[in-house]
Amino acid sequence: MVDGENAEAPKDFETLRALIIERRATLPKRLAQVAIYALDNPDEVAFGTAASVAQSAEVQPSTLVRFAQSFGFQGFSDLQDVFRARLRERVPSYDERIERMRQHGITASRSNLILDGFLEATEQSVAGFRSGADRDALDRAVDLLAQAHTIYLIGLRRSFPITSYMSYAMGKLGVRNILVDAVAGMASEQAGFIGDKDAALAISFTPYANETVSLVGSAKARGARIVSVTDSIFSPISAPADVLIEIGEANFEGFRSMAATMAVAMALSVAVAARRGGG
Amino acid sequence: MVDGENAEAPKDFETLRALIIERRATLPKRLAQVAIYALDNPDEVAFGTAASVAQSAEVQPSTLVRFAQSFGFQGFSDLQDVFRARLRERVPSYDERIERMRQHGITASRSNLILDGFLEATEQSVAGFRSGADRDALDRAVDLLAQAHTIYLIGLRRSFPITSYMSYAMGKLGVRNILVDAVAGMASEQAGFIGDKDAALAISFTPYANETVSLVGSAKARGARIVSVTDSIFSPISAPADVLIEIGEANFEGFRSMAATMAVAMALSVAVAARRGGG
DNA sequence: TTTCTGCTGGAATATTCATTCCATTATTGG
DNA sequence: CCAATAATGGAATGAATATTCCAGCAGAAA
Repeated sequence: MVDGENAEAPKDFETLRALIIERRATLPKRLAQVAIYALDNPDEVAFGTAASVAQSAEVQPSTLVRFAQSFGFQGFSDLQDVFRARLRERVPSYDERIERMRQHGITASRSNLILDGFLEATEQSVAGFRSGADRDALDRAVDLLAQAHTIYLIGLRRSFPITSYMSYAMGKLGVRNILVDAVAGMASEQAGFIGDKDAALAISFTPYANETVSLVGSAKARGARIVSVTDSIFSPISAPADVLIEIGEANFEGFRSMAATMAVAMALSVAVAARRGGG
Repeated sequence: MVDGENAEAPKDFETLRALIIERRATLPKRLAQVAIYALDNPDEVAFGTAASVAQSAEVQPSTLVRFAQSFGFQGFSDLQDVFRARLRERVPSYDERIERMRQHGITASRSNLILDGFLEATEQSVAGFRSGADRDALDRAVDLLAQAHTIYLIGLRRSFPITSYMSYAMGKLGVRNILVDAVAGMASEQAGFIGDKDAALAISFTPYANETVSLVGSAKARGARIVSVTDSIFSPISAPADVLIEIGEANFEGFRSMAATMAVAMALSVAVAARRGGG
């Protein structure tokens, strides 16, 4: 095996794509055939086995291996990883970023790499939510909240920034709300006044804060309607919810982006105000 | 093998998802664990091997097979096919995304139009910041904050969600910080202990809260270093700043997106922790 | 408490799969 | 036209993977 080629194996799909296009003209017949097929059917390459891809592309499995090796990969499997990563839409980790940078010969400080990671996670969260969001659920949530006498905002720990923003925005917009902020351990007292004319907006992500869960439970028991914003249908605040808004945020180095959640929070605040204002 | 079960194996992801949700409550412990993992991490299930998925979900590979069979599949591989099919359908191509947007736009409710507005503002903010950010300033900010004994987080009103998030994150990461939250009007008392070994991170946007401005002033007077995150060089917290991070957020209906600011906040928290941790 | 049923973990097995190897076929240069 | 080199097809190999099986265990019923 020629180790010299190994170094140049692209790690991200765009680089690989560019390289394939660049070298396609100089490739032998069967390899060119693979090149065309791979770029035309990236999903097949990502999901298929060497045998199945070979059959679709009308070459031998061994040709696929050679193709991969001619681009510096160790075998077909390594090449396939790049095609899969593209579909996965995963934010590259800090280590992968460094590796990619090294390949491109550029340098950035560690701080800036981290920043880029979070910016990318933000973009991915928004893009993902845009295509996968339950648009109808948002409408129902706005309906429900607009009809409530008072909106109780429940969100602790990492969700607290969201609810505190909503409290600020709703206050500005004249929407009656109570921010359950658990200052001085008074959360249950704050939520104790909730009634059947009211609604609770609960926000919680893994690992779900116990207090949020129990607050939602008691709000439900007191007859309030519940809107839950959470990350899973199996979240403990999903079951008691009248309306469920599911948000799968991308994360970087274990820290969840909150961009999509924040956008939803803003939209809810403004839409509820508009609905109430005779919109 | 019981053929009776084979007939009910769902062929599309949505049906499978619904079935899993429906039956989860009656599922044995480990199988329920798989159910939660699978729906929360569909991408992993689609791409991984039985062994890798099992490890992530903290079960045995055989449990995965049992799980699949309990839903009428022949084995894990068949179940995986459904998860892969889902990814094939959800092509994240840009053109399709725009097309889908346009289709949504026609029939979208008012609430969803508002949501789209905020999502767009988020993307615009991030894109704008990405190209125009002062990368060097970020490095200097991290340096400065990493050297501080205690970091005072100053941000009121709409900036409070950001500082409260940073306080949460830094707390988790073991970075000594004080959130100046002005509860009970105690802001100046909280900030009164700041000294020349400390640093203040101030966040403020138009219209700049008076209290934030004066807090920054007194922190400066007491010898603390200042990092300001704001929207303009002419902001009242720009002048006293040792490091200035300028963020021009896009806004929708008068509400500024906070996505870029949030990403910077997360990056600062993590980068400072990393620097301190001997990175 | 005892028995029984069903769940779970982990090793053993069988299958699928990527890769390698080599004989054969095409292509290029003299 | 011939020799030399590269490319190709396809079978053989070895690794990785899913699946099966069984013993041990936990929880429910008697």
